[in-house]
Amino acid sequence: MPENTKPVLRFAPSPTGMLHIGGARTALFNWLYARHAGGTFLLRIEDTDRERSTPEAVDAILNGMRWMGLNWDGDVIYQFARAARHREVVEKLLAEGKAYRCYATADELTAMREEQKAAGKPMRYDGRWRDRAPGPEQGGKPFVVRLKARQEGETIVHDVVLGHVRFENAQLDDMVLLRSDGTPTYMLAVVVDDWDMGVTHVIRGADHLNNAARQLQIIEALSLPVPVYGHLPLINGPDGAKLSKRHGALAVEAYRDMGYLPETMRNYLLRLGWSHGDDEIISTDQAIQWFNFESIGKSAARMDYKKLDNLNGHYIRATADATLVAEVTAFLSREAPPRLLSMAARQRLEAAMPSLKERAKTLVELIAGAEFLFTDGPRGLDEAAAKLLSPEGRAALAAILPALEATDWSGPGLEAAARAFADAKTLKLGQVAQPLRAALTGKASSPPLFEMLALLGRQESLIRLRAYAG
RNA sequence: GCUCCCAUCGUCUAGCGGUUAGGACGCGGCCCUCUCAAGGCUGAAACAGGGGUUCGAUUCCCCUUGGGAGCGCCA
Repeated sequence: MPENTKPVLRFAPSPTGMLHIGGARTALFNWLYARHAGGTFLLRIEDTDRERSTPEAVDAILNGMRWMGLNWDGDVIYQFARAARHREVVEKLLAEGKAYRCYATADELTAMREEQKAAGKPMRYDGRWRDRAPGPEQGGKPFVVRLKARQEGETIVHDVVLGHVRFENAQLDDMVLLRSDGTPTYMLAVVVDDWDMGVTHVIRGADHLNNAARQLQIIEALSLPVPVYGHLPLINGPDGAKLSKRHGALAVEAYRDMGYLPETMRNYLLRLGWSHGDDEIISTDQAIQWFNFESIGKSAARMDYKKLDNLNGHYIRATADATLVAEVTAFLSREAPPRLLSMAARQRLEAAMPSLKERAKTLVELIAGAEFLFTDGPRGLDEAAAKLLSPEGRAALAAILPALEATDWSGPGLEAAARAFADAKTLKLGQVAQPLRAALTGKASSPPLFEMLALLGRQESLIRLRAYAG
């Protein structure tokens, strides 16, 4: 690869499920480096497994990428569409004697592996057709094409995150290039496509590290240039075990639905395995500027939802009020029965947003805290609010009402009246404020009470307060 | 079983031979306060174990242990 060409990176998921958190981070790192270096970021869908690939999964991946804000360059490349090209390469290898036909059946190979396992031997293809020409009995029988891999020496993966990783070629067996139905395998397709696409950097999950050695063997057989490899440590669940459905929230859409912001996810996923000194809050622009391979950590990281919450709270507070109103509106419209906010509700929401966003770690929490603004009329009480509106609480509520009614119903006016009332009765402000809050919002905590009273207005507030006064 | 990777507070991490081992989340305390937050101050909390190398190891090497990945006509 010439030094002066712009790097070409790619994200190459297989469309067999949602875009999960690990894939999202792989995509992010590729995207970040491409943008950092002024290179190209391509998206290739690895759909050579016709059994498991689905159009729904393709949509889910594309949507997940868009939500994450990871824009790719050019058209999406579908690997299966390139099968003819892959076959062509295999023909070439066959003609050059670098690959061979293997007539071993699936059952035969299973039996071979079981024997190897029972004998405590490494499980690999034993090369039974490597140097054997098909006889007349093989005529018309199905076969796969395997790479005639070099068996002596070693293959070294020069990895930008893990360093030089050596594999004894004797440990690697002859992998299948072309299946018996004539379709290419992943191992072959990746190498050919990366070459055809001009990919210079292969950054992917560490689960592919072993594959890198095998792909290098194919690259060697084809005399292709070797891309820069980088294998990212995997992300584990909070318990340190492999991230699985059991941990929930695998798909990026699940994070969206839990009320996390895309910028939160970018920042969080970036810091999971990459660092820049003591910096924690890193904007996407900053990340593009700073991103490098050298600062990628080598060890697997765990998901920490507490930290994710904290970061999301930061980004929510940093988001403009009007933008948050739009986010909330969009979020509500995605709910099971979609919810629409009235114009009045939206206005209230925006007016209260400076206080609301200070109190929410997710959009879900933000919405929960804003419910009392969405509809008019007396509130249903949650457990804590009901406790506050005990008979004594209700009596206190009734007692203070006249003092409030006598005000101009402004925030400061209401607060002054409440303080004067509390002083006169030698009560703490909290003792009168809490029952008011409970009746006004249905909850024991809310944005500042007097601001909310003013925001809801005299008429609406009094309807709510009177419902519990007495 | 075989191959490969990894190892600093509970978690994410800084450190790239000499530091009072730093930051962040979380946790405890204090302040602020109408609630809940946010914010400020503050406290507890880590170099897995054993050998080397070195004047000196968290840092370099080896072993052990512990995690993880891979070993398909899946990707």
